[in-house]
Amino acid sequence: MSIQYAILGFLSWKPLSGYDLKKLFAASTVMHWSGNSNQIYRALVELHQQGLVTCEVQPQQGLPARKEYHITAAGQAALRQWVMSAPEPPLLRNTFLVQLAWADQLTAAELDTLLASYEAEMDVHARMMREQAARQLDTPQRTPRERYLWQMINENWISFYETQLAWARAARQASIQEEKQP
Amino acid sequence: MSIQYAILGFLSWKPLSGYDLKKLFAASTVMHWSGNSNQIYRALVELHQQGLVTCEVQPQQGLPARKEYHITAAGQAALRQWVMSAPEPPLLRNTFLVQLAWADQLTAAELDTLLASYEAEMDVHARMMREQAARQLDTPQRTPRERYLWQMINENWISFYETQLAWARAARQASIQEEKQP
DNA sequence: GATGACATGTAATTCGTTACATGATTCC
DNA sequence: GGAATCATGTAACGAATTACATGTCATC
Repeated sequence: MSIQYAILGFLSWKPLSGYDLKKLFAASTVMHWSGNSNQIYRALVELHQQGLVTCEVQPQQGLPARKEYHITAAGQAALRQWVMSAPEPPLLRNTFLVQLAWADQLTAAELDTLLASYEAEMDVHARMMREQAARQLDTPQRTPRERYLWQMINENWISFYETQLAWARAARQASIQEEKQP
Repeated sequence: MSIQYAILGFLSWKPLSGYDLKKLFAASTVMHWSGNSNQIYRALVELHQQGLVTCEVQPQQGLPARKEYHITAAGQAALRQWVMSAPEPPLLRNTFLVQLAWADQLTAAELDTLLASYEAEMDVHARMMREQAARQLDTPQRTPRERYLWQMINENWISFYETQLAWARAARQASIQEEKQP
């Protein structure tokens, strides 16, 4: 559902083709979609049917026609409506926690290795996010308000990975303490 | 895939029926599955085919036969193997952040309402998690190690919601500051 | 008489992913 | 010659959810 609104959002910046959108999704780490053509092209057809976008076909020699989608007034209204709608809770699934749930059968060393590799992974992700935020790769600069909003989004992701990282470190420490007092 | 291992994990405690597992999944907030019969019964068939569980049918008068699944030695080995395997990164999708990405068109008041309702939601979740952890509803008490592991799992969830909560508060504050200096 | 627990399962639907198919042009 | 970019799309598959189907027994 919400990928349609994400597309409308991008189109509210400027007219784009399916191919453009695909690249935008693939590039942005914060939009969690993979940028696969299946979803995007189908979503565009649906948005067109609902009258939320119009399609401008630009024939090209040799290449398939470029279909440039423009957001309509109805589309802008629908986007605004959705943006204002009550937020749904974030959905988090961490298979690693399921692994941990039955890690009692591991040795202390094995458990520490496991936690260490999670820690390392979270560290990598946290760094990546911090770098990307610093470069502001996908931060539009239209208004100061918008810049601030995208910074907040980046910070949300950073804080997520940093929290995981801190948790992993604490878990390792606690695990060592546990071991000493059986 | 990993729901099979979660099932094996529960069965490593004691033999259970599909119905039992369904209730366990539905009750535990930390296992993110909804506890729907489709997945569970299919997973049990597959585990049985793989020889990781055995099935003991207990006929009952009036009621459909209760199929009690027992973990096998192969099942225990497979579980251990999986628990030790390299953790995959947690998967987080937060539609609210997508909403925020195009919240520039909202008034300051509307934006604050939006952030406030996210804040409230995260607060509720954080409280729920903290309560559940305090009551240790789904914390098995077999060994001190296992108790500690499940505490860590609970703390992971709590820290997630608390981080989101803190982020929402900071975002609201920053939003107010932004407004004063345009 | 209705609801809910017990207990099994199937069907339909949604969402998302990877891989495939086609075909020209440009760069190394 | 091979890879990457441009540009459209389809097919196959997997994971997960809700809703449906069936039937008994106990409780309110």
